[in-house]
Amino acid sequence: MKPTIKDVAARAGVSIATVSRVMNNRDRVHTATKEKVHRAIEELGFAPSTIARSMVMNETRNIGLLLPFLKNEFWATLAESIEARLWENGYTVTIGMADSRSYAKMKAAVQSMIERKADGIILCSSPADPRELADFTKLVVESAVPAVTFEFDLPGLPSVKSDHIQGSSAAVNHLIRLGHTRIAHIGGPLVSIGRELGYREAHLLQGLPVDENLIRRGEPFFEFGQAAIIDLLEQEAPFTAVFCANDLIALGAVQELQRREFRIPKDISIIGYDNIKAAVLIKPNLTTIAQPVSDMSASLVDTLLKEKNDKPARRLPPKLLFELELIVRETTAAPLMS
Amino acid sequence: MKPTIKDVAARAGVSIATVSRVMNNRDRVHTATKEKVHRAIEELGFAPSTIARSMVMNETRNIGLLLPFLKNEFWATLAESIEARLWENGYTVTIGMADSRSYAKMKAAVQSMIERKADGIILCSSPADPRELADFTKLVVESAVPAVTFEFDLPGLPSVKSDHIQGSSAAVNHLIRLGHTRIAHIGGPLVSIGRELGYREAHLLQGLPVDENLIRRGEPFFEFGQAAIIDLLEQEAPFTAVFCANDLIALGAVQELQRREFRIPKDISIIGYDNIKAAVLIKPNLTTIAQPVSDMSASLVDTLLKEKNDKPARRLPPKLLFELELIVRETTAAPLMS
DNA sequence: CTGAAAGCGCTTACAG
DNA sequence: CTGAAAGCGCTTACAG
Repeated sequence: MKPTIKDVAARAGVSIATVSRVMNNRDRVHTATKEKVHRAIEELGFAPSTIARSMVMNETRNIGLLLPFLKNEFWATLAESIEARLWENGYTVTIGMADSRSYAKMKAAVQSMIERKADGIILCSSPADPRELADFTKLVVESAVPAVTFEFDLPGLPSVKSDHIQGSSAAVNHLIRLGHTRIAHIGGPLVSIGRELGYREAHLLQGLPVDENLIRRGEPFFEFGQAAIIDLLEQEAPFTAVFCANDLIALGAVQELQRREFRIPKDISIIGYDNIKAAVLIKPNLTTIAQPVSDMSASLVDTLLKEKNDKPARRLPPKLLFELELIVRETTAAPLMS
Repeated sequence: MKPTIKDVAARAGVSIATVSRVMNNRDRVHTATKEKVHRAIEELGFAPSTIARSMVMNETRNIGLLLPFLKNEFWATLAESIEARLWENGYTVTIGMADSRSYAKMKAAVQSMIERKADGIILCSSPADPRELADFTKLVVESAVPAVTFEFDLPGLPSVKSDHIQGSSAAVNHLIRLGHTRIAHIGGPLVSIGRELGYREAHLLQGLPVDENLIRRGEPFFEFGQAAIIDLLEQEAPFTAVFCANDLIALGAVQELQRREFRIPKDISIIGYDNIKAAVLIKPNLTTIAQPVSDMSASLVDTLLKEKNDKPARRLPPKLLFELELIVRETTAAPLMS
């Protein structure tokens, strides 16, 4: 049987209250007593039950982290830095995985975090369906557990987001400044519509018309990048640059273009989005947009902990928007004949 | 205040024992009573405290997962499938991150899992230093928490491992069968020494001498792949193929070779290890060795849960070895003049 | 400085 | 079928 505080008390010849005091460094305790207790703890290999403590303290020092998935560099990196920062603050993290298509799991995962009395929840995934979203909102709001959302909003909760319109706009502006006027866009699913909006904004602000024939939307994967670029190539409308909604799409487009002997960036410029590692594993290195992952994860954690402590204040929840950075590498250049 | 079982009992006009019974579907309860209770739960939005239950049941239904890191496709994928399988079995997972160089964190993370009364621990990371390893072993063994190790061993614990010697041997055999006789090896850190052993085994079994000048060891990263291949190229000893300890190294080597106008696989064949996504994002697609990630994660979970339930049996702990698969793609071919 | 006791929110014999 | 009570392993006023 694992030893409990009682065993330690018995062995040290003191009360459990005293053992508790020396463990937590609370109140004044005679040095001699302290030592007796420490010795007893040592000898028994005693580890206090966090769970018993949580019960009376009404605090678990554990945070729930809901993610769409992990086998994607962006989320893995985010999760890793969230864990690190939370750990520094004395918190542990339990993960729950569910993307927007598996609401049953998502709900169960969050419910589990609530029942396990997480001190807070970081939500990086949300249901797509409006009814599910309403149900989800009700669940987390009524639970009254401090929470922060990432990349989406829930009424009453603080959120941390990338300014995708600014980022995409910066990407397209870069192309326009290089002299491109016919810029295609291979977009992702609807959740990433902000990137298309940025693409449009840049055109609008520069007085450049948007050719709807140059826009594609699909899955955020390599294969779609290949398919979409083929599709674009096969139609009449010419273009000299492509702004892709993520790096995998961009990589797919690059590979397909190279297979067809297009020279990048000479014939066609490409910009991706996310700055995944593979962006510098291909030749030419991919120009892309980077999200400030560590700033964002730090902000998620800090916001959550503040939320937890200032709860009674109940100000309007903060909505943090992070700027994205254009990383110019080798896949962008001026168009051939401009 | 969040409602407790008492509030539900009061509202339903029954005892807390009865509420507990209907929540857990234990014993026979009058349908009418049951309904009253359900209604009260519903109206109050009551969520039982898993933590209070854990305390009395002496079971948390939570598993600790220690990982070296997450921002690496292999570990992220493994973590994701472990979470999924554990969830299916009614368990939640708490992660702890620490690689072999940060023993303080590793120890603290595992200690935290023990104190939080995890029902089991999956260890995917271990200290490199022998003294630390002894200390670590003591910690987990004395805690008596069911545990499984991945890719390393701890006395008395079951383990799940890849048969790296077999996998590496398969890779090198493939090259030998193609006709290569001068095969270089760019290895990783000492923990992955099994790959070098497999490289040697294949040579030995095929009666091919190993030229020590053709072996390099270093960090398992892209940059080392570049550096090592340059180093190999600059010395006298010729070679027509390279077996790399992981895909990142292989990608670095490929990129550097291509920059120097070597044709792959015509001039030089390359084999990687891990089968990361980027392996098919480059041209030519990388021939590599794949670990059966989902089989292994399933095995980790199943072994752990069995360990947890059969504890008293105390048979010799199982050591599971998984076979690796050679995935032949485009970076390997017969040498030019053989 | 230290101990006895209450209490955190549940589950489960034990009676009835 | 249902309730009163003990107990899980801690923390923390309250006395002394």
